[in-house]
Amino acid sequence: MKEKTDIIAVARAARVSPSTVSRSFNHPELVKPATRKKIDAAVRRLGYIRNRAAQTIHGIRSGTIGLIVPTIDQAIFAELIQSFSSAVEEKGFTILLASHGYNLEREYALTRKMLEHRVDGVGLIGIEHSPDTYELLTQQNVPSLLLWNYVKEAPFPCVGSDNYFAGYLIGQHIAELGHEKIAAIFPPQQGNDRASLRLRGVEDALSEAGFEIRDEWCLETPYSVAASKAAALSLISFHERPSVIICGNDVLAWGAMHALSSAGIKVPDEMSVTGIGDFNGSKDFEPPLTTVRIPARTIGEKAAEAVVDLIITSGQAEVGALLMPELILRRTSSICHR
Amino acid sequence: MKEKTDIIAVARAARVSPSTVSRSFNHPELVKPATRKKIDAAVRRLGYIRNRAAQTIHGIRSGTIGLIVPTIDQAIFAELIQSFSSAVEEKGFTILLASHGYNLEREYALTRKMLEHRVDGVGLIGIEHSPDTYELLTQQNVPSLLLWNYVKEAPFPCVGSDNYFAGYLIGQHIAELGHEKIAAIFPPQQGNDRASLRLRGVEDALSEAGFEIRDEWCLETPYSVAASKAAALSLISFHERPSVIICGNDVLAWGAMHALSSAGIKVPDEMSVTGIGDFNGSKDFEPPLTTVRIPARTIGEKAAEAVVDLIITSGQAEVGALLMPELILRRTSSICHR
DNA sequence: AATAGTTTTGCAAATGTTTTCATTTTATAT
DNA sequence: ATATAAAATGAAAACATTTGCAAAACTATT
Repeated sequence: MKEKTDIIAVARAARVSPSTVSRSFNHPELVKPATRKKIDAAVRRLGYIRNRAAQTIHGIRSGTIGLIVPTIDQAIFAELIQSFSSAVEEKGFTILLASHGYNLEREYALTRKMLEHRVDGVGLIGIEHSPDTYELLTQQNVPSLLLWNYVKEAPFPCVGSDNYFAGYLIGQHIAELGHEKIAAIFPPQQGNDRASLRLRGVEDALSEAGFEIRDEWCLETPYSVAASKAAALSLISFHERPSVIICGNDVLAWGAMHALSSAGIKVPDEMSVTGIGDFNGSKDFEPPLTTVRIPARTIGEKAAEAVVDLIITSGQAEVGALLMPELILRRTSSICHR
Repeated sequence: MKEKTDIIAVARAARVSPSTVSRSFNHPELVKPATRKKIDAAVRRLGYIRNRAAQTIHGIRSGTIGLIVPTIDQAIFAELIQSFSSAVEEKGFTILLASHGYNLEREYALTRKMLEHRVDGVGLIGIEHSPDTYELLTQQNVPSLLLWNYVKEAPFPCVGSDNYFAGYLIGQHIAELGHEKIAAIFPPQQGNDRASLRLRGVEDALSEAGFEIRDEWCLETPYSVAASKAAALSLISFHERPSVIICGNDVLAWGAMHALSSAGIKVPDEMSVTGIGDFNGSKDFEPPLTTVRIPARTIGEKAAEAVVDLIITSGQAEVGALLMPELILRRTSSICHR
């Protein structure tokens, strides 16, 4: 029968006490090399695997970090998750991942679940969260970090970009190009501070220059190429056409570009299009997309560093980073010809 | 000071014994409603959160499933991870996620780490894994599942598609269209059974019809729009040009399309392009991409069901599913005009 | 009011580790 | 060889739970 192979079995096999086995793992320098060798051999022979659960109840760190995101399968987050998880792995942690589909109630529930698993820290996307979530995290005193959007006076340290400014950069750029007939395609704002900040940034920059997005041209669509393509198609079906479509992110911009391409409208000569994000692929789109770079990889890496710092210092470290967005001029935007 | 709030503190606060508190969580029907109420109140008052680590050492399931993927930020896996994780969450599990970057040694190390965390099951991508990994999983008797690629006689149950057949469908299609000057852009084959099976499928179908990919036109590039665009650009710089570019997946196809578009080559009139995968966005590409659908969402969901079944029945359940790939004819492929 | 049966609760042992402290072993100096 | 210091090991308590079993508290029946 499969006799369970715990640290005691290993100890027996190596003819030492369990304490020595434990020590051999955790403080190898305290055990005689010869003994260590015996133990290693026994471990190998029995196929023993340490039990982190048992360690964790001693107040030892679980080695896991909870990462809770709106969705996983959007280019935008996938890149972030990748870099965060790789960086965190290098420091010996593994991520517990969950997604809530922009539902902040679910986010709270997931946070609780993570805490049940005794994650050493948690990462949340953006700054908009249910008060319960904030309270829970504060009260349980878990190292917590807000990723993606940087806001100075947020309840927890942030590692992210300035999404308002990202939008502002685009608005400014479009205003400078002299566009007056401005359309926008943005994802739903609700439960999504990034999107709403971006839109506000665009609007503010525009209005400072005396322009504005025309109301009936400000469309809200789900995050998908298909939805955005449809939206853009409807936009160009109006008798009066916009001269630029400002998109809330690159994926939506791709959709708009495909719509224009299928309608035979030349970008940027007949119409300009802009994105936000500078996702993988935007640079190599045809024509290459004018957008604002939000450095997802860097955010993931810095965030990983930050949580780990927070964990190691049990919340004492001063962490947080603002990664500035940067206007990337490529070839989908040009001076308004009309 | 922060007096720790464990089950004993709750018991004290509710004036019952710890056993009763525990029971109230795990077998609520065994405790008197009034008592349960007292306990719930105490729990709320103290902000108590259950400790799964402590439960886990009693042989109780950890409620986690390890998912180890090559990379997270490729459209292809992001979709799978999303659907898998959502489905698994619904059944009360959370995923521990890690990526190895197509390095099977790292995959082994990650698998070990997952086992240290006492995951209830593990999911691996594809069937190509280090023998050590297979041995470890078998020996530790952990419910394991291979995702993405279905192979009949694999060491563990598979939920996935037939990647060979996916390639075969494309090969057949291209042969039927009468193309003779055939190029291919594929990701590196090593450590990636999906890619190599696809390529073999293409080649076999082609050779059955008397065609073949011309050797110097068979390019290997990293998985990215940029790389594929560059590859396609080099392809059309030859004095003799292919009449079709068969791409190992949709992302590579997008890159190729952008290359052709930038060179002013009309698809499909002057050159055909095909992908594999039918990722989000391929349908709405301009022109819409001919490809083979590999149903990532379905795979994720079925796989979730399968692991959970496996877990509940401690490996006894007969699971596994073959989701057939399907040729999706859109507008990037046409009869060879030359 | 006593009995039998049922429901609810608590005690104590068990789970797989780590860690403190004491003890044994080994090395070093005389 | 002896005394002393240093290094290595083991015994036992601790960690936060669950659970089998027995005791206690109720209910229903006579």
